[in-house]
Amino acid sequence: MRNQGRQKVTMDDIARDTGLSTMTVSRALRESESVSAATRKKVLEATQRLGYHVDFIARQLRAKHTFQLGVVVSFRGYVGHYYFGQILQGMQQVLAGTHYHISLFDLESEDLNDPLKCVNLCHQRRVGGLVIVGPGRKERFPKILADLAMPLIVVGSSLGRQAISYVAVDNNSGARAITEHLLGLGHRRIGFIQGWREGRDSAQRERAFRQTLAAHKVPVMEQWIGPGEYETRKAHHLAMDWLSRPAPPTAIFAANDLMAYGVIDAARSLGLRVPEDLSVAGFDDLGSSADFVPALTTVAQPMASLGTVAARYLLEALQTNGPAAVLHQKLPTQLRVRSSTAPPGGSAVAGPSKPKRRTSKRA
Amino acid sequence: MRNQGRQKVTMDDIARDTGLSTMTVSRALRESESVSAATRKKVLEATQRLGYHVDFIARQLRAKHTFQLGVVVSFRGYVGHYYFGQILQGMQQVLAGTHYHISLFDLESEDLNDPLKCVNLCHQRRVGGLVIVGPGRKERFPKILADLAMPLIVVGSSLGRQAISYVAVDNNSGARAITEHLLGLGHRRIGFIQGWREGRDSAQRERAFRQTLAAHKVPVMEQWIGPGEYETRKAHHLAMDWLSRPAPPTAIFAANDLMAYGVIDAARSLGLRVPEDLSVAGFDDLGSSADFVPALTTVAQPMASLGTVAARYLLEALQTNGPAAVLHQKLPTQLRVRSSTAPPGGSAVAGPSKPKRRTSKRA
DNA sequence: GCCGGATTTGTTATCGATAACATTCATTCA
DNA sequence: TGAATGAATGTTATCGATAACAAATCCGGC
Repeated sequence: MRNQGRQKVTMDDIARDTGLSTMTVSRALRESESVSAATRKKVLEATQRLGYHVDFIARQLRAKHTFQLGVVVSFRGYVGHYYFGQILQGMQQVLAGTHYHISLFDLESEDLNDPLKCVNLCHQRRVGGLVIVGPGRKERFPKILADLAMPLIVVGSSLGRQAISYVAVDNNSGARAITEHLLGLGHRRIGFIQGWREGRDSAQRERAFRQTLAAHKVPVMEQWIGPGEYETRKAHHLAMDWLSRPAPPTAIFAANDLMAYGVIDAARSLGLRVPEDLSVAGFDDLGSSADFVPALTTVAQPMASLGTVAARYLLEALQTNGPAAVLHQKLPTQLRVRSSTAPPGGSAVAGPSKPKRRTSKRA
Repeated sequence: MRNQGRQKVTMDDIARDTGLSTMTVSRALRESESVSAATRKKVLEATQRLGYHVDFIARQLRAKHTFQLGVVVSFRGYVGHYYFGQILQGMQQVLAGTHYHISLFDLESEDLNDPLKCVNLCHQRRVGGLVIVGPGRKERFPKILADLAMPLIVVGSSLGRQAISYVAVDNNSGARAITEHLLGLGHRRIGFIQGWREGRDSAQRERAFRQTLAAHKVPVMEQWIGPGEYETRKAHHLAMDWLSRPAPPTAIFAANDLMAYGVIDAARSLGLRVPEDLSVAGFDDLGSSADFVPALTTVAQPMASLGTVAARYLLEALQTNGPAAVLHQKLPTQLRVRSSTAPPGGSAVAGPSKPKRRTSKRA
């Protein structure tokens, strides 16, 4: 029978009911403590009967161990982003079965200019560890984080040689894979559309693109490298320009999928066929990219894995007593070859695009 | 100067430093309490200097007021879903500026078959209020929630006439709008692809579809109503069947966008043009739908608004002392007419599809 | 039958803050 | 002038659990 909801049942009630001391009850309710089997059974029975549940707040105050992990969102609006959800889900998967929970801290909710405040908040709430997602452009964090007394990991952004752990996506290998794929198909006239100037990701992809071309002795066409800001429309505009001039590129690599959509649309509206007349590749593998027509060749970022790695790291660090080892990890990407790329020169290879295994729960 | 991180600074330290009592310090730090201006100033100064921050855990234990809202995710994997992120973001917007934070509870992490456990967890952590997202198919929740001693609101699913608050999307008006749009274009042979059988959403959309046809004296073609389970591939398969028979429908309304993508792809692979030969409409307005080629006519669900309404409701309920008023709210959808729909009979009206204002932060 | 170590249980202090009640002191009005 | 009023501050108990230490019990072996 459940507690009828009015009056709170405490350990003292269980103690009184069973004739034991509060301490013994406390011990019986924790796995690791030693009480006789009979006592534990008696306590658990009373617990059920009276509808008792441990009060985490009280427990935490005394035990100094909270079962919360703080997730700090440092991008404005990133909470609603597809990627963030994936990261969160990855974390949840690891946390399932443990007693840990996620507490969200959005820099947008706090003073946006003062990440220090946010970190303090985590302290106040005594989260056991911290995941910082995408610490943004300005490198204000490291100094603050450096002497924080809790395990911490940065997700999605490598902080260089700092003594701070991070797990990020390997932009380098992903962009190289795409570029090599295009080169392998026979393309030599390849354009690149950049993302945000301020972020590192786009720059890393561009560098890998350039290096791969160089490694294959293919000249980099500077006139076909331009800014798209990760926006469909800007990429569309840029592609319209490139493709309407004489001797246009035969392939375009966009720094994200949304921009690739824009390029494809531009090609279509100029009467070009994709992939026969123009190959287009993206970066991200958005949920919709497999279902796009034509299905987009792109690079999948292991977003959920970022979450699982981060969560595992924190759990492990929390179990260790001493300071946790610093983790610097870059996760590999996966090339997804679909039907938006083909050899140049109209000799299409890909058949009619087929929907892939993309599915979604809930409408 | 910040606390160097080793030893925790408590109120007693501030009291000792200022020569006041701990209680006075406590009062000085809370806006609503009465202390002299001089005292407050002195306390705040010491607070800064010593690097003190209120310990929320301790405060909560005594004050019995936690600044946390629990968000319960009742769908497996819904944490990573686009919609969930939108809801979360909507909540965050409201919570910005308040002291409230979000704590995530994933039914997947707990015993999936026992939502009771999850609710208990919220109790244990003493969240101030609860948002339950998508309580799933089985109506196990209401009984448990009925005599919960905290404000609570269900998001995304109407619980009928229960005394439990909810905010949901008005599937009815959305589906009617789409149907009327298609009818208005002149379509009379319209198919409908269903989503999950178990959920209410798809059934509501289907009912509105049927009722709208009836209201316009257009016969419902039962052979063009079939199951798609919200999956691109299944819808693709179904559409292939319908479209390859003689006298196929001239328009198809899919219960979500992903299925609409599948239908469009099926049409293409049969050599049909969209929208000239077949009009296709979806439901959801996924981020990618505006950028899809052709841009998808669909219905936008105000997901973020679900979050803001829910958060506002809880905040208000927490300020009221008595029991909160029950809120039953259905939010209107918005019809987004794009280029995947046109009058039947090959007389295309839509021009070349243009990329829309869709943009995305971060790649 | 008695001793020493292991096991189980009990007692007291404490985590860090706030509620409830008590006290001080200045101000005001009959 | 003295009592009443009220603002500012102090004292003590407490929220609900656990750590640290203390006491009681059990057990086999000589």
